[in-house]
Amino acid sequence: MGARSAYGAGVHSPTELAEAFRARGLKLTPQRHLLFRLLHGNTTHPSAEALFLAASEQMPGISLRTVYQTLNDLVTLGELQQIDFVPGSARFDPNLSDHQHLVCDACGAVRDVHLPLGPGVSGEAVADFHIDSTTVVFHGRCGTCAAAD
Amino acid sequence: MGARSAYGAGVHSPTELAEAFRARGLKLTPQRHLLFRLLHGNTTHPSAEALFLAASEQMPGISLRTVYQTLNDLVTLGELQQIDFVPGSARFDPNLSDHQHLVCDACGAVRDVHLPLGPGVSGEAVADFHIDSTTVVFHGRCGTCAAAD
DNA sequence: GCGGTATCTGCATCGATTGCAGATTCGCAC
DNA sequence: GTGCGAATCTGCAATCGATGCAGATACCGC
Repeated sequence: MGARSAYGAGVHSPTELAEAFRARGLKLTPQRHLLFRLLHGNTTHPSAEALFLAASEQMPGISLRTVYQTLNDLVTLGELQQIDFVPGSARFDPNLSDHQHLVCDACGAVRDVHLPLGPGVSGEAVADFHIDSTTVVFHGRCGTCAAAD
Repeated sequence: MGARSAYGAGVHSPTELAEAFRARGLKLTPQRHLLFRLLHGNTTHPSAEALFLAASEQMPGISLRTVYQTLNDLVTLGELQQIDFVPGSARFDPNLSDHQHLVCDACGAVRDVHLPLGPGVSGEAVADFHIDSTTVVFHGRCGTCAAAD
């Protein structure tokens, strides 16, 4: 394992992501470095589009296609979690530790929560099905949207 | 409440759905009746496209647009649950009772499970967020796909 | 410094879903 | 049973997120 960032276990630094890429024979480009930096410590669960906008500020001309490509690569390497349970577009979470999400149905914001969730469901609980992972999502309203009612 | 179907509480019969539509001043058309019947007792969690294909067999010429429209109406009336956590297209679940889902990541099949899920998370567990509902999804492989490995 | 290959970019394409407009039909009144 | 008005249906265009493709470009080991 490489050096740990100030964000705790489960969040890899740009340097660690770069190492992961190099280890797989993938090249390191300025576009990829920029995206690594934009993701590091990012708890907003951005969409590809949002990252593209942020990236464009620092690197005008970067292609949306490149953002999608890099995000997909990171997901494939297991260095990024893809979130598919929010309607609209896919969201991305650089926090790899085991945690759950709060989703505001009003504004679409996603927030992390770490909750101790019982013992989970053992394999025998459901016949003829092999469970790999369990996803828990809390739907509701964030403080801002609840106040706006 | 109208008569209960043989599918248990939480699954409304075509007649009950028709009543719900009439109660809101919505009209009853052959297209809608057909979709009510196709949904009743349907545990396959079909997509709009799948329902459209099934409907087309009994009513050639029915429009995909009408299927989308009717499904949206049912969701709005609270007579149908829309499932957004399977990548690809939206799925629909006529079972309104409290339950969870198994999702096969290989073939996309969705199955119902009824599990007693602890006491749930109380409101205070997360600051500055009002939780309306909790969704639990189990990802893995169904028997068929697990055997195909 | 060179060369081979992975990447980047721009654009076309695709799948799911919705908007729109004209033709049709449901459902209430007479 | 007829008629009427509003809701609905259909077909098609448009939108949106995401991916396929091809030529130009840039990384990186030698």
